[in-house]
Amino acid sequence: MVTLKDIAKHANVSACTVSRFLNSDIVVKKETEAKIQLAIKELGYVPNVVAKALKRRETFNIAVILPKINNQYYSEMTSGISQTLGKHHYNLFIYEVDNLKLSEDEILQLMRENMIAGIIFIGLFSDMSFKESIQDVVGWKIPVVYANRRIAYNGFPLVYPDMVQASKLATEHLLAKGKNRIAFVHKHLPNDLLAYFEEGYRQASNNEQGPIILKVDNGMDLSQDCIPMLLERNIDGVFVLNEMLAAHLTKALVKADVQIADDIAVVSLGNSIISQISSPELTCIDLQDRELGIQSAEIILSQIRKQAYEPVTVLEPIIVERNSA
Amino acid sequence: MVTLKDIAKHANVSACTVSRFLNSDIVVKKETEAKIQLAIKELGYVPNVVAKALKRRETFNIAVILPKINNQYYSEMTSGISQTLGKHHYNLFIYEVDNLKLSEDEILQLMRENMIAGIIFIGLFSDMSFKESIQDVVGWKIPVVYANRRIAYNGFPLVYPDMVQASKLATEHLLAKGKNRIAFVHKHLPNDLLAYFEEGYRQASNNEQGPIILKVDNGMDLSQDCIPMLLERNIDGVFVLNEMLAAHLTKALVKADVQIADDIAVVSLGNSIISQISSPELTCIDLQDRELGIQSAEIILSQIRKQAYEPVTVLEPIIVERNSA
DNA sequence: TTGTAGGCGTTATCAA
DNA sequence: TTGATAACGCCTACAA
Repeated sequence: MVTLKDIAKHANVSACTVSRFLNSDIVVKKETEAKIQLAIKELGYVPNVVAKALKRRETFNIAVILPKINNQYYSEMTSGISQTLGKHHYNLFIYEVDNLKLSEDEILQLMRENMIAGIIFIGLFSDMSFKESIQDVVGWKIPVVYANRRIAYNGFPLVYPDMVQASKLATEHLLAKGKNRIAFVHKHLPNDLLAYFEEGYRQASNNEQGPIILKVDNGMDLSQDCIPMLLERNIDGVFVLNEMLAAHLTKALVKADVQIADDIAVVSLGNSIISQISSPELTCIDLQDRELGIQSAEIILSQIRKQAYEPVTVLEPIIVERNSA
Repeated sequence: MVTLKDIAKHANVSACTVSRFLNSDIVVKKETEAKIQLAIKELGYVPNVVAKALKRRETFNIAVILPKINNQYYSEMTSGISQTLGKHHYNLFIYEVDNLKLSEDEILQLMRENMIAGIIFIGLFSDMSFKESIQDVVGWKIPVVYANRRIAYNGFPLVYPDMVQASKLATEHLLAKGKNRIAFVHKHLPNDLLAYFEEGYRQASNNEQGPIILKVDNGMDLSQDCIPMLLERNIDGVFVLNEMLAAHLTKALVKADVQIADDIAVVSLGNSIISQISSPELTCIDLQDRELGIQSAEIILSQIRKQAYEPVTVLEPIIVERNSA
């Protein structure tokens, strides 16, 4: 293996000079510069980032920790992160928690062992703080960003979409289409999150009473259990708080001879391939997954560089009108 | 930062002994073991993997290099890789070529700089060999696996699904459903790949004449240009060589009042969310994406450990019967 | 079973 | 503008 010292010898300079040239820290004489460049080419030198990291006590590695990567939204966010990190020559580690099944402590230890420069958590750890205690007590001030988690600010920067606005957009759209009996359909959504959606509805409708909430339980059959409920209640517009569920519900409605958009309008939450494939294609609220990743990465980089950053970044969703509403 | 030396001092042993204990290389006396464990806990010691890597001249980092991660198939494969690597305590780097836009040389250099233990290429580099020359000349014998690339074996292990078998399964299924006028529909498929599909058709049909091939060009409208062709030719079964295209084609057929399965049966290639969401749900050939990732990772690990491995691994696709055929 | 000493490849601190 | 020297934290002969 060709090392920096070999280059130094071959170019008749000190290792120190070569290092300075490589890091373009301080000015180096043109003449020596040429000698060094020649040596590097002739010997086929490749710098050793590991040795550098040991000495400098920092890596260029960022870890993304998420439940699983084979998921529309997470992989879109991750791609956004990758894009930004790539631009700044940082590397991207992926840790799938569902596969690894490591505890929070073990993950943090892993990050330390590998001298990770920053951690982006995507949609994880519902408890209030990620080992704030450990970070404080042990003095491991490793930069962290929470992406796509709506929790109260607790010292770690947060990046997430504005769910109130998402709900408001959906409701406004349905109202504009003349739909007045609106239901929100969801599946295992925590109450606090649901509250945001209800708030958005109120803001859009000026109706103190919230929307009709329909929770789809696990064993429930959409055609048998859910559609009749919608029909009985004369629902003419639904906002489905999960894209997959929206696709299934739409399918069941079509099967029940309900005219989508005309009889019942459907707006879905999330703009992935799912909404495009459904028939009819789903009008939906785009939560800006990629942008979320990009911003998360930028905040991590700001932290690493000790620059200022927003503690809480709220992304504005946009509505994408297609054929279902 | 607490180092191994600190542990040694605190436990009244030498650094060497601590190192041995940590790597559980050689037996250590129970008594000293206890002392060391205590010291580690008391001081909150975290090993430094970077220093270890420098000394041992090897990391536990595997790189996956792919066009983009926000893609059904690639993210599924990657998740399989992640699963296997996680089990063996290897870390996973992701490099998105579409974002990075690095040349082959630059990627290889990046891998060397970071002392990557192995590289898995997913669906990349159509040319015959990944810098075989460089690997040979410079002596960088870094383990490599090509996943999901059907190229001739050139010294680097290959893992890919059996496309002939995939085509055979699809054709057999269509024939069993009484479909005799079968078309293969594709979009920008290279000729060599197409040849595999034709071969599968022949094997299933005992018909020397291949299937009717319909290529969908970029500007083509399915309803206007494609469906009439199918109808004119009295096609009663199609095998669509791209899942997204299958979804769109199915949608267009439904719109044209063609009875899917009865009038024209549709089999799609690939079993992602797309086939499930389509209506009707698509009968499809599952190419075993996750398994492909798992096997690729295992082969990389075998190479690293200097164990034997299959140079070419061909995965058997399976048919998933749903409602479109 | 344990300890000593040297080095992995790089950079930081001085001094020249 | 450059060089000598000493680390960074760990592992590995070799010796005890």
